[in-house]
Amino acid sequence: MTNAQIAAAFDEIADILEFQGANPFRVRAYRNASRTLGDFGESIEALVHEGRDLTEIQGIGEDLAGKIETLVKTGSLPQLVDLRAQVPKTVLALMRIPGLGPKKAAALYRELSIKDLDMLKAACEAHKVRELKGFGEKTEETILKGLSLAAESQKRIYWAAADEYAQALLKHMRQCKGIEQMEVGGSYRRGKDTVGDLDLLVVSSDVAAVMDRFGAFSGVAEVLARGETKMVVRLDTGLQVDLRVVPAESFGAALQYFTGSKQHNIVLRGRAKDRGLKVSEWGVFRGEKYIGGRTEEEVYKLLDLPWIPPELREARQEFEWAESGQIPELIEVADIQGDLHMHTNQTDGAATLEEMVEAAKKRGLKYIAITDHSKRVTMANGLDGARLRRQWAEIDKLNDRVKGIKVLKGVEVDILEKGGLDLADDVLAEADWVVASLHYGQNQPREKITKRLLGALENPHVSAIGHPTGRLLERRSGYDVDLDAVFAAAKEHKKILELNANPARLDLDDVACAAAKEHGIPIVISTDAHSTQGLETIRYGVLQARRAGLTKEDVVNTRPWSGVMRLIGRK
DNA sequence: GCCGTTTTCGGCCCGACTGTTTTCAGTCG
Repeated sequence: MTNAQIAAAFDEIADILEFQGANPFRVRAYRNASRTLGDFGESIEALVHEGRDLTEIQGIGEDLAGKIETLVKTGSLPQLVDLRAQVPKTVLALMRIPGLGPKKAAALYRELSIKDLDMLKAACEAHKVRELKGFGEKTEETILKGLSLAAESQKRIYWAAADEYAQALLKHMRQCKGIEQMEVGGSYRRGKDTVGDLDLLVVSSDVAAVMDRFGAFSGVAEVLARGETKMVVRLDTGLQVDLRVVPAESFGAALQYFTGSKQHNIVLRGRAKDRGLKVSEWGVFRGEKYIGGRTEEEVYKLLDLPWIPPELREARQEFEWAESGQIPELIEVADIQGDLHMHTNQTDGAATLEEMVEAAKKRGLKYIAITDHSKRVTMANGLDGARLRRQWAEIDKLNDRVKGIKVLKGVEVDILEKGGLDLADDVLAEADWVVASLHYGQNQPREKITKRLLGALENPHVSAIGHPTGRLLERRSGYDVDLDAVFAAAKEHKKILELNANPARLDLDDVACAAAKEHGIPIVISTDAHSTQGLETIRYGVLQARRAGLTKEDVVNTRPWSGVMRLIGRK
């Protein structure tokens, strides 16, 4: 049983309990546990088998520890089976409609026997919903609208796409007079791989002007709310954008608050309470008295903490680090010296070898590896040994005439379905850098996938594993692989794991990267560029690395190539 | 359900906005 499966079970329990109107703190305990386990760096199943004390995990007490054990050992949980019998799964979907929480959803189920979204739609159209106590005409409309938008509004967008929106929004708002300070917060500011909505924070004395300007942003389809300090719009693409206008003395507190994460804020506010203080988006208060909040630094300082970089604010280890003065000095884009994964038009890339080299040089890179696909990747016109050697001869010639950048002879060799690699060892032995990646047979069972990856890690010519989990954000979760085994093998054979910077991949993700670091495994951040513009994506990878708490030292391509060579045992 | 230099019970972050009310519950972030 994977951590994700255990997390999902607890989340489902939380959903049902919430629907049933259980103690909200009990619900939260399940949600917290779900989150903690989902983010956990080690295999919970393994911990159980080792007989470790699970209550040492923050947020796991006697009860939940017992439930985890039951889940791992029997594959199911009697409590969850019972709960499922009480509330049909389709009923829980009601709570996913914006505006419908547990109370209203329960009322619909109880009073009108509404069991799924189709019945909800019919009831709204028959105007049965507005007759319920606490419901009205507007609620009915909101539900109908929510039903038609449900799929769209739940979709999260890549961070890279959110960045485009954010930059366009800031540019639009800068035309508005009287704005003193402005920042986009939320999961965007935390650099999360996908973003659900945008939060814009503004300091201005003319709230009405700011809100009018905000409403005029291109693509605004609907104003969902407009109050004295807060306004919410939905763009025609379904993206929701929140605006808050606050006074200057609250800017730091509001930015802190709107950056989140929610979990981070709960911890922070609990900390304030311990000190007899109160933190809200308006500032830090002792009783009624404002004592600070102009900057984020001020907010953290009043709680005896150094400023914490937004990327770390997930209520994972950041408070521990902050208290002991151990916040890592996070890697920056400027630290990157080389890019060790990219393609040319010899396979499925768009640019020639020369064009890629020129673009990389322009970016200030000191070295790059050309890593086209091997022959198994027929769709991409993958290279066999002979074609690859011809490309390498080209690279030799290129290195003779191009100065200021070193071009390495590399390959992205396919890890075959039956195990083993797609190129002979004598070919691989001539490469400077070998990325081994798994592209086919992604639906194989866990044991088989893991075995294939371990086989690649054992090959002496392999330098790194490319996009180690195969996930595609919002599309597929990645193949079923025993990452602990992969980490152990990478450590044993002194291999590197990739953080693929493609905004749709970001693989390894932040949590896995942090776990790899714990295991002492070096990470390479690579663009996997298929065009010259693809080289720009490095910043998405660096952002994800920052979320993992990685420093310059943890990432191999911050070193000169000679340093990388030593690491992979080449002369 | 978790947690503890105000410990084994009684807390658990805080506020804005809307709609349905006529002072507030529910939802959201």
